[in-house]
Amino acid sequence: MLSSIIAPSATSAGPIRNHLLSLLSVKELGLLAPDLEDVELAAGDILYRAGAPIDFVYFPETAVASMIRRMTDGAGIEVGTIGCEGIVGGSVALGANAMTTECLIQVGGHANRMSTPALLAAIALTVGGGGHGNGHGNGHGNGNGVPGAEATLSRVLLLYAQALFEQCAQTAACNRLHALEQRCARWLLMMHDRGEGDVLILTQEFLSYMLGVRRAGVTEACGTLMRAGLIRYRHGRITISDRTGLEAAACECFQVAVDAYVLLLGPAPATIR
Amino acid sequence: MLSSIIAPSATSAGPIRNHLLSLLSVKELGLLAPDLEDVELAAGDILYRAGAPIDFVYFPETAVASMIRRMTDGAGIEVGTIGCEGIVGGSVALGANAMTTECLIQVGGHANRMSTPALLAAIALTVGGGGHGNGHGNGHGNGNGVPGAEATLSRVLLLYAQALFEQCAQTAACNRLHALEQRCARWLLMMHDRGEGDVLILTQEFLSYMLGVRRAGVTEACGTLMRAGLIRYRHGRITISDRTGLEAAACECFQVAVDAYVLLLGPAPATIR
DNA sequence: AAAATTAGGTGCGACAGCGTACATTAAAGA
DNA sequence: TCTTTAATGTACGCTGTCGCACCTAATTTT
Repeated sequence: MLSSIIAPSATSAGPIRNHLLSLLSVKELGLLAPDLEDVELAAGDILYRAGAPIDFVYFPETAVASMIRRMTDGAGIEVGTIGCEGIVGGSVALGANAMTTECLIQVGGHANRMSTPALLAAIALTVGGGGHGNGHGNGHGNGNGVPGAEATLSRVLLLYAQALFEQCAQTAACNRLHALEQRCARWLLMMHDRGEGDVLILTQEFLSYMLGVRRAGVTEACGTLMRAGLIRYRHGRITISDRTGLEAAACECFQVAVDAYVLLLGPAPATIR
Repeated sequence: MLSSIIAPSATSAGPIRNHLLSLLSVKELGLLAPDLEDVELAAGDILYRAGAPIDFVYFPETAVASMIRRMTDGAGIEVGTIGCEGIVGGSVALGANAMTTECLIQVGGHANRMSTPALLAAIALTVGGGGHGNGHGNGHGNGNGVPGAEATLSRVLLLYAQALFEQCAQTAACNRLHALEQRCARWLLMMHDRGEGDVLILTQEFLSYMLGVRRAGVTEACGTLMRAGLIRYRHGRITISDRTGLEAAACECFQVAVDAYVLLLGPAPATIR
C-alpha cells in the first residue's frame, strides 16, 4: 500500500489547496511546513486499516478519501468522506492514536502528509494561543467556527472533528431514512465537490460498496439518473452532466452536511463550489 | 422545558457517578465543583433543540440522553446515546457552540450541569497540562486513551468526542446493514448499560422513533424478543429479563461500540457493567 | 484481431419494512 | 366503578431492496 508516493520532498511551492491549512496564519504554516511532505495517492490506496496506528495524517488537496466501517461478515459501508476540506487521521488531535475505521483513497490525487508526532508537537506549541478556550463571541452570527479571521491549528482541527461528526450523524440518518437513488445522487455530489472536474473514475460495483447496497441496485439508480440526463457513464467513468438537477435528485442530507461544515469552518474556496 | 430542575445548589456529596468526571484528578474536580450544579432531568425534557446555542453541558449520572437528527419532513432518528459514561453538549470543547442535533432525555434521572463559559474556562486552565499533546506512549497497549492514570479535563472531553464519533459511525453502518430486531436488541442493551435496573420506561412508539421505523415494526420485533424470553413488557415498561440472550440477539454493533469506548476511556465502573 | 477480463443490464422470486386501518387491552381519571 | 385515553396487537396490500443468476458490452491483454 502507498506504493505511489512520488515526492518525499518538502511542500512544493504554489497556493495552499487544503482548506484547513489555508485557515492558518502564515506563522503557523511556517511551523508546519518543514514537516509536511507532498505525496501522490492512487485510487484504492489504503491509508489505514481498521485498528492500525495513525502514523501519518493527510491533508488532501486533490485526493479524496473515504472512511469505511467494516463488519465481521465482510460487509462494509462508508461513514465519512474527506477531501481538500479536511484532514484524514485528524482524530489524533483528540488523543486517539489508532484508527478504528478503514480509510481508503477514493479519488487519486495529491495530498500533504505529516507524521503524527510532528502534528502533535505543533499542536502543543500553538494550543490556547488563539481561541481554544473562548468559544463565545468569535465574530458574527451565532458564533460558531472561524469564518473570517485566522485560527490556530488546534482550533481548526477540533472544529473539523466536529464537522466530520456532523457528516457522520447525517449519514446515519440518511442510511435509514432515504431511498437509494437519493443517496446515490448525494454521494456523487459529495465527490464532485471534492474532486476536480466532472468525471469520476469509479465502478458501480465500488459505489454499491460505499452505499452498502448491491451492485444491481446501483445500476438501477444510476440508470434512472442517467435517463433523467443528470449523469452519464461508461465502464468505470461517471460524468456529472447536470449538477443542479443532481442536487434536486439528492436528499436534503447533501445540503445539510455542506451547511454544517460552512457554519464551523467557513466556505471552502475554489475547488469546493 | 427543563421545568424539572430541582436542586440548583452546588454538587451534592457522595461518590462521582459520571465516568468522565471520575477520571479527573482531585485537583481538577475541585476546580469544576463550584460550577457544577445538581439537576434532575425528566424523561422527555429537551436539553437542546436543533440549532440552539449550548448554554449548559450535562454530565449525566442516572439520566440518559439521546441525540436525534430530525429531517425536514419531520422524520427523526437517534444518532447517539449519552449516559453516565459521557457528556451532553461536549462539542463545545471542540469549539462548536450551537447544537445541530436535538438532545432529549430518554431516561429521567440525575445529572450535573455546568455553564458553557465555566467549562471553557476550566479547559483553558488545564489544557496542555497533562496529555493533550503527547498522544504516544500513554501507558500500555496501543497507547489509546487514558486507562490507568488520571487525565486532564481537556483530554477527557476530546477522547469522549472521539468515542461519540465511533458510536455514531457504528450506528450509521448498523442503520443500513442490520435488521430491525437486531437493532432493537442493541438499543435496549445500550439503555440497559446506562440506566439503573432492568426496567425501561418507554413505549414502543417512542422506540420506533429512535430506530427510524414504524411503530408496528417495533411491536413485531419486540414480540419476537419477548417470545424468546429475552424481554417482557406491558404498557410503556420494558423489562430486560435475559441480558445474555439479548446480547446474542443484538448485532455486533453493540459490542463494537462498547469496545471502542473502553479503548479510549477505559471501562466505566459499576453502573456500566 | 482474437481472447480474456471487467463493467454494466436485466430478470425473478423472496422478504423486510412501509402505510394504513382497526381491534384490543392496560392504565389513568372522574 | 365507569369512562377515557394511551399502548399494544394484528392484518393487508405495497414498495424497495435483496440474492442470485445470467447475459451483453466495453476494455484490456495477448
